[in-house]
Amino acid sequence: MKPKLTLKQIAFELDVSVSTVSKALRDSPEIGEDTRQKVKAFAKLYNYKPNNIALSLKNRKTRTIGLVLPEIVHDFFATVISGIEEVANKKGYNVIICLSNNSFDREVMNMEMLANGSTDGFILSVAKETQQKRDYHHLQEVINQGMPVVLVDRVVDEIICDKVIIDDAEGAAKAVQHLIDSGCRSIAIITTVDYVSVGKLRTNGYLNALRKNNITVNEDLILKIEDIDQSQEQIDEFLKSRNVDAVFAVNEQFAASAVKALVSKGLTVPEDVLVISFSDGELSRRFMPSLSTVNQHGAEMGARAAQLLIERLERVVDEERYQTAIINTSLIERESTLKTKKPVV
Amino acid sequence: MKPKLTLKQIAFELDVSVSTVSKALRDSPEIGEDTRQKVKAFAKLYNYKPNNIALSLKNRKTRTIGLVLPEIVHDFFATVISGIEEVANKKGYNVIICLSNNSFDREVMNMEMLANGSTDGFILSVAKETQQKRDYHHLQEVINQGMPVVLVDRVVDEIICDKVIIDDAEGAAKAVQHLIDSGCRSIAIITTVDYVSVGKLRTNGYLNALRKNNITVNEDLILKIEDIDQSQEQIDEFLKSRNVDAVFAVNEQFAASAVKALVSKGLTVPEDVLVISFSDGELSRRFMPSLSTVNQHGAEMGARAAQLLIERLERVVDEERYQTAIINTSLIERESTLKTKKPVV
DNA sequence: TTTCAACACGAAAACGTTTTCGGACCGGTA
DNA sequence: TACCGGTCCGAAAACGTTTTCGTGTTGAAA
Repeated sequence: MKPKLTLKQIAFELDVSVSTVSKALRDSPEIGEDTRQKVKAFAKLYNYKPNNIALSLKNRKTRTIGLVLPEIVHDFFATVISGIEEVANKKGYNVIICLSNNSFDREVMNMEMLANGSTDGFILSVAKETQQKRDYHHLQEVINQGMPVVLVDRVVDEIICDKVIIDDAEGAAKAVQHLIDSGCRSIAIITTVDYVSVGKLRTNGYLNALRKNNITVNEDLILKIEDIDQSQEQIDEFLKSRNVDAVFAVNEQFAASAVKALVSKGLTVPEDVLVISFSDGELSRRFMPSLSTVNQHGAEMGARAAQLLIERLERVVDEERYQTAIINTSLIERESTLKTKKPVV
Repeated sequence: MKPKLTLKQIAFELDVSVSTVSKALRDSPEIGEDTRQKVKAFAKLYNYKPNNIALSLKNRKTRTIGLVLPEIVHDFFATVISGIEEVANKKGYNVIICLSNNSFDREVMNMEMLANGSTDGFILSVAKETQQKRDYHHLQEVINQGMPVVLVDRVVDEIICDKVIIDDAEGAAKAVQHLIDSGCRSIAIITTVDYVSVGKLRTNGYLNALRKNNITVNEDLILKIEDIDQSQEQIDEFLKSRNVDAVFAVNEQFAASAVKALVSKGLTVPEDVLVISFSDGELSRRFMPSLSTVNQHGAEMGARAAQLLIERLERVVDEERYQTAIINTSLIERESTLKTKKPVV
């Protein structure tokens, strides 16, 4: 077990000073050609790499991004991570990930932990519980300390900083419009409780689309789910007693559950009822029937967030001028909204 | 924007020395009761938190775990991360995540990046390309530098270190046995190319189970897939021309594709053909029919890996004695292997 | 009064870098 | 000879901690 090579070691071996070694390696003109070569050769031979921690301390920069997410077993967030990782790595940054598990306390803890020198800035999607409490002091605090924050997807209006979102309402409207264009008039929505920002926005999009097409909103066709663990039962129950020709679900899980509920009711998707989902993931792609959905482009959101954060860290961007990047959604049409004759099996 | 409070600042404000402040905060008996109280009160008031980077440099420990994974948009790895995060956080460690995207070069780069002081040790699941190249010098290198490594899931025999795996062969055998017990005799397997260690092991489990039950292996029922992106076509093609009463797939995606292929062939699952998958994820749970599967307990694997690594970092464990933890698999029976009368729809 | 603990605190080194500043040496010019 | 300007290098400070060691003050014992 050889300990890591340091400047001091090299200096000792070559009988020069530490500063000489440092300067030689950084090609300072202060150092004579021959010693420079000697040092560089030695460093290369023994594979010297500067110690990141020491550099961080010296430069007061860690080249590390703190990422705090509500969950990770979820295609959307996974793709966001991929996007962040991609650009962060390209620019020489590391990504430190913490999971809040949708808990406010863990979110606060994680941020405090990372704020003490571990990272230069944050990318964050706030926990459900945080949205419910509306307590954002931990965000404001790190911002006050001069650490830039970029909010992703689940943003909060009260905090002024860079943000990356999709136009949830527009995406939802697009989905619902697609259902309407397919001839549906009795469209149910399966959504989340209102304090989940994106859920509320998607609900709004649903409502807007209906109004725009002069379809009267039927409150009885709106199901708001609090806990995803009991969603299947609630959806079964909900759909059993209602006659609809289409269902819009604000996430893949709800959509899959809806299909299941409809089938168990003896209906067929898409022949009898169209179903469209939100957030394109493995489930939508592989489901039978494959699910039409609104693509959130998670990787792109992550990439954009990382880019915004790094630009701010490297001050190429105007201080005090924050921007909100809106990533386009796109409608992916698959089998679940394909209105055709029932195929002969 | 207030800069972070440091010991020096506190010392200056309170007109004592830095060492006094440090000792007071750590409750050293060297410091008189009154100054101690004064310092602690001040620190609390202004919410002093020691700088992690400085601590890392001083202690030569970062309390950070480097995690290098092939991919993340994949339920299994996502649950592994959850498990690691959980115990790491509990023990006061951070987790730095890097993605190799199954590329050898990126895996090497990531490890070199993290090895220069950023982390105390590694948890790693090797990239597909690395398994193919059989080049593990980057692993040996960090180990030689005294950084412990724990391999997870995709392990390599050539490296001596702690490992966490499941008994892939046994899990696969369990799945196949379940099919046999349900009366199937003509069982196809959809697996990966052999250099993917877990794929090969699962294939072996399949073979073992058949032999144990005196079913002759039919090489024609074995499909090895290299690239998941073209898997659907290959699986369609494969199943179209073969008559089987069951399919064992080594992952969820293949299983879903298999069902799709069978259905498009006019067959029904599970009435005509049973299908069982490996790795319990969202897809298996939500699919229609829901897929029976072998649960890998990813969170548990991650938790165990983190535990092993931390134990080694904190030297509570015998040096030079490495262990391989084998996490139990469990068979989850769902609709896709439920042999019943065809329900009346 | 002297001596000696005990007590309370500060100075300094160390972790591994980078950078500023100063200095030694050498050649050339006045 | 005296001075000056380069060239090449080293000492030291700094980043924010912890810890070892030293030191000054006090009070009590001799």
